Amino acid sequence: MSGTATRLMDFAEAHIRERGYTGFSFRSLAAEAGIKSASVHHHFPTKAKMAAVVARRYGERFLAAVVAKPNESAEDAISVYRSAFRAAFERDGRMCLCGVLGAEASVLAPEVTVEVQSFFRSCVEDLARRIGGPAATSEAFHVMATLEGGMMLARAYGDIDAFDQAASILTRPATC
Amino acid sequence: MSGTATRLMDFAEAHIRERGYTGFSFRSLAAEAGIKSASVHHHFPTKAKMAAVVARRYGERFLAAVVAKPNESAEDAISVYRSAFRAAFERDGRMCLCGVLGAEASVLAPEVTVEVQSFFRSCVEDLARRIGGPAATSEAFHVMATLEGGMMLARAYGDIDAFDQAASILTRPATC
DNA sequence: GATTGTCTATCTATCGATAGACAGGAGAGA
DNA sequence: TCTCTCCTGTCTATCGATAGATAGACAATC
Repeated sequence: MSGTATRLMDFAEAHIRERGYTGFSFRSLAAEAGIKSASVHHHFPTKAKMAAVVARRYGERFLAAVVAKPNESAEDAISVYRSAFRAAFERDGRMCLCGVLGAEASVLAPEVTVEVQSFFRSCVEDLARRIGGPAATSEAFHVMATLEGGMMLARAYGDIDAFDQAASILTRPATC
Repeated sequence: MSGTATRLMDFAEAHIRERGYTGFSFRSLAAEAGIKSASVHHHFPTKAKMAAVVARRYGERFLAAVVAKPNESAEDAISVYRSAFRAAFERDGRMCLCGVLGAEASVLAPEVTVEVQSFFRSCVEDLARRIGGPAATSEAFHVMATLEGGMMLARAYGDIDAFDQAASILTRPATC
């Protein structure tokens, strides 16, 4: 993976998180990297393939960061994920890449959809394992939905407080 | 509001929920309505103004349907919203219009953003009033985030079961 | 006669993608 | 060491398609 390709992926990730799959273009990407759009095709043959590669890298990076933070309780597990998403959102005001792509699911090429589903599956699986108990999977889905939805609300409001309000309830135990 | 304008709004609502704001176009809209794209401009001067009008109508319609269903408990309140979103999703496999637009917030014209924010504000306000208690607003944010995120997950998975798993936890009381 | 709604025609801008040329460096063989 | 060849990365130029938007003509209706 050349330096240019890596930089293009960085820009693509930011663009997709900012404007969605349909709203990101090879031309704006190329302009940001200081090359021509035709040159982007040298590194990534099609827009769909590039989005798939970017989504995969995003997932691997996110999961690696999360796995590096073990938890001691089910509540800790939720905090690990909440903190990870919150930090990414706070850093640049952009929501989860796969959340954006998920909302656009029907316009995605199959190769992109595969990566998005894989990301969510990995998150739910890891979360469920950390949470444990009979309803672990449902709780994992619940946590992921709340965090993704919370980021979406924060984007719509233009205020991270919406995320915090939505996610704060997740700290409260579901059972006594 | 002429019949053609109403039909155009119906198509626009479906298109945005299916492909997002960037992915919907006057041309495809016109083709579906059997007119030319130039004629769409007669009813709605710009794409942004049309999206704003569609978002407003969507919000009014949703709120009216929800308000028509009173609740007897906080848990009922959540069920009212969950059922409303679930029914819309199940009907045509499309997620909430404002959820889609919210994820694309940074590409929206201010007039569209206003309507999207207004929708969420109205929902949170109504939900908080129904739920009651000291943490009503946070709980309302939580419910909205979970439902919107749940629809997004269901879209990504192509399976409404993701929504049901995420939202089922909402039925469990937060306190004992 | 004015309004409403649609049309044709067209503009400028952008999109993803391709073809083909060119430069520069790496490595192989003499 | 010199030369030839291949590969990488970029370029220019262009294609066909699509986008939002506008001007102006026309018919129907009020």
